[in-house]
Amino acid sequence: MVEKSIDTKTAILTIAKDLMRQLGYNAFSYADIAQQLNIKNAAIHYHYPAKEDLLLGVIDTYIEEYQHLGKQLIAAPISSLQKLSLFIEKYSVLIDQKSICIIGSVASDYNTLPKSVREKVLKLIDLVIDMVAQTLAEGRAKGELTFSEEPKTKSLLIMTNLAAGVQLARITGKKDFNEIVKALLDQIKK
Amino acid sequence: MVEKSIDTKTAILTIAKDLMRQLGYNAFSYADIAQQLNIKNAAIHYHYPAKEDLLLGVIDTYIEEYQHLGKQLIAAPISSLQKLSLFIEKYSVLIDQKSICIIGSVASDYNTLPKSVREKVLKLIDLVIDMVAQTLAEGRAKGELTFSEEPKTKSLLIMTNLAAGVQLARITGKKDFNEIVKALLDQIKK
DNA sequence: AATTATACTTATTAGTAAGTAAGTATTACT
DNA sequence: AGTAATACTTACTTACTAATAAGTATAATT
Repeated sequence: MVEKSIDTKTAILTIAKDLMRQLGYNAFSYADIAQQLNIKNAAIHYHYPAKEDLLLGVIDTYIEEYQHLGKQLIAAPISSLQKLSLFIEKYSVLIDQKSICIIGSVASDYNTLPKSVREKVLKLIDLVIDMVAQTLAEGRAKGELTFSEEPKTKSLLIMTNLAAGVQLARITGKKDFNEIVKALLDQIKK
Repeated sequence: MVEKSIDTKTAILTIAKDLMRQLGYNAFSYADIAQQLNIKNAAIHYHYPAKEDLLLGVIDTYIEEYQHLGKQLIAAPISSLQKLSLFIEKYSVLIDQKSICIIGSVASDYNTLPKSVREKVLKLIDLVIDMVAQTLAEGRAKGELTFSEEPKTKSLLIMTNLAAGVQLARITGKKDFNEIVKALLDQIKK
């Protein structure tokens, strides 16, 4: 059953991704995944020997996803504001899933994570911050966006608004997140 | 030994506060606290029967702290910008302790927390957001600060910058946090 | 002086965590 | 046809986890 095993491996990763964002690294277990897939704990260990490997796999999918998105955005025939809105929408969706973003999840558990994971997370964060910074720089160059800070600084400001925004929304509701998004779009629009 | 027991109870709370911000709710154990205080696990259960009670105690100290700070700020003969800087400094200090803010910590673990804690956290968040919003409104009224958003919205923007800023700093270093703080002070200064 | 409350320790329990070793069925390779 | 690799399951271990019950020493109360 070679084919089924490949499905299982990606299915494990998909569920691990959700659990990471919903519960965090220390709050989900192999049993949670096994239950959802109707397999045994040990089957997960076959594909991902240690929990560390599982988390590395999860981070890898995000790195690939954002590398892909970055390339798509460069070529896309849409305004910089639309590109940014696309990115923001990714965060908005999380709230309905009672999830936070993977970076926030990893940051909260950071002191309990193995070194290998920490290094890979750094790579992911740089990737995302640079992608937003580039979109901002491009938008300002084209006269579509306006802001006084350096693109990377503005990227940090927006990223922290979004990351903590979804965390806050978990507790106080989506209204606060929507307010944040509206305000930051108003800031750079024009 | 009545006196010593009171010390123990507050000492437990102090260590629990640190562990919450450093590791999160699910990553620290009664054993971690017992070890640091040279007492037994069961001694902690004597003062805080369940982990839920311990977390409720931690949140309570923050509610008291911020209620106290709020009253102090109203009477303080300093500028609104200085009041805000005082608040920001509280976040800056966390980074050197490899900690994140309690709200971010609780938000990340939110889906695993008992209902009683969730309700108390909501109270804490409202308290902090309102405090910052009031300081902002007062500052603008006095002509010390400038911003175009509603005070509460601007409070949300600044709070999310700070909360996610310390989380980011944990991974990428304090430089990013300092950049965020500089940028948001530049925005409202004047 | 006797009783009771406080603040613990010792000892234990039931449950859950990650991880492993060995066995099994299926598929691919030679 | 025989061997080896793949993808598991079964069964188990070790190491915690929060939580509890029962015992003990000290201090406060009556």
